[in-house]
Amino acid sequence: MSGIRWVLHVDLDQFIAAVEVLRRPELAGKPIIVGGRGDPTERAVVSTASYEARAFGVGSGMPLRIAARKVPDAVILPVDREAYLAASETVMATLRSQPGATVQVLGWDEAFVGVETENPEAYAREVQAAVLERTQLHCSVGIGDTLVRAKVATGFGKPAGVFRLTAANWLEVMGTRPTKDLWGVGTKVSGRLAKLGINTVAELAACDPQDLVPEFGPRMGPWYAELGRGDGASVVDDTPWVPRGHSRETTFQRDLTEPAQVDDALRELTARVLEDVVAEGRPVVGLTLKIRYAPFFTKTHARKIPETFDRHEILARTLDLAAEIEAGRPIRLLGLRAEMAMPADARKGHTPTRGGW
DNA sequence: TCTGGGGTCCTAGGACCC
DNA sequence: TCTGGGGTCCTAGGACCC
Repeated sequence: MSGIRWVLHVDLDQFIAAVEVLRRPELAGKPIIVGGRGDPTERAVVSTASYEARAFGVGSGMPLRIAARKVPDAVILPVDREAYLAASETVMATLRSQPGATVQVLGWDEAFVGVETENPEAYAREVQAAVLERTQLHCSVGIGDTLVRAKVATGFGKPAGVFRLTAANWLEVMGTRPTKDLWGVGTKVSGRLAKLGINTVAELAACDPQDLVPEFGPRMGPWYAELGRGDGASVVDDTPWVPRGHSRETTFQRDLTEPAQVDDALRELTARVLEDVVAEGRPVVGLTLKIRYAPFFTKTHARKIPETFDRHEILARTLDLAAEIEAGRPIRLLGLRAEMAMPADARKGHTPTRGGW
């Protein structure tokens, strides 16, 4: 009894807001905005807004101050990572307990599930029921014959629905839509495609992959053409993910102007990054210092370093990088990323699509 | 309106080597 | 006068995702 192999993409509905409602049921149905420390007078942005808040035009990434102005009655809550992580782990455990499921986690609130079944819709409904029973959270499920089609399908299933997208209906559903609706095409790339006369998914699907190489390079060019067709990987891979690195960054409520302030901030930053690195147990092989000068100009300085766990060594290297900071310019943000040594057998990303793997 | 914090991967260009 | 060619490594920057 095998059936056909399907890719399901499971995505929790307004995940963070939903988790907040679970512990405060009286918030159900209210416009909820989660961001920063929950104080709209601070420099921070929206992490998630409930559907009720989204109706006012609030979305993630928007400055919290602006969001609060748009929705005067909003309940504004601080980000509580631990709570979301705990809820996420229960969701993922539920997915893994489904019969025949191979689970590839993409982020806190989404995962691919690979399964062989005769009836993917029925399986999807069972997944939704199981997640709801175990966590009281609703999710939407996209069904596809590739990862890309499953991922895109989910958007048509929201909220709490199921939608199937395969080679058979891909162009019918997606063909007339703008290329920006594709997973991995943003404002910049859709603009560059438009310069080549490619505006819709159907036009991208019809183009010769080699024609995109001069503009996007040898890997990204052919990848975008494949994306237009919805093609690509169809195997869900549950090999444990090995993080490439860890980073921390801080936006200062008031810009830093004194060298002593910068020095203190760098020491603090290094200590926080090292917490994660030590927990990971692999040596640091590279450092990237990110500096946002006021008002909004970002520079990065990267350096490979000899493998080390040594705190003093890493701090010294960080301070070396910081020597490249432009003196006398107010600093709004400092970030530090530590790249770690990779085991030889670590999983590679399946597609050039970035982030969340 | 004024832009978080955590990630991944690609590309261009220079350095360096044979 | 007209300045190889290929390969690898490194850094900076860009783009995108959740």
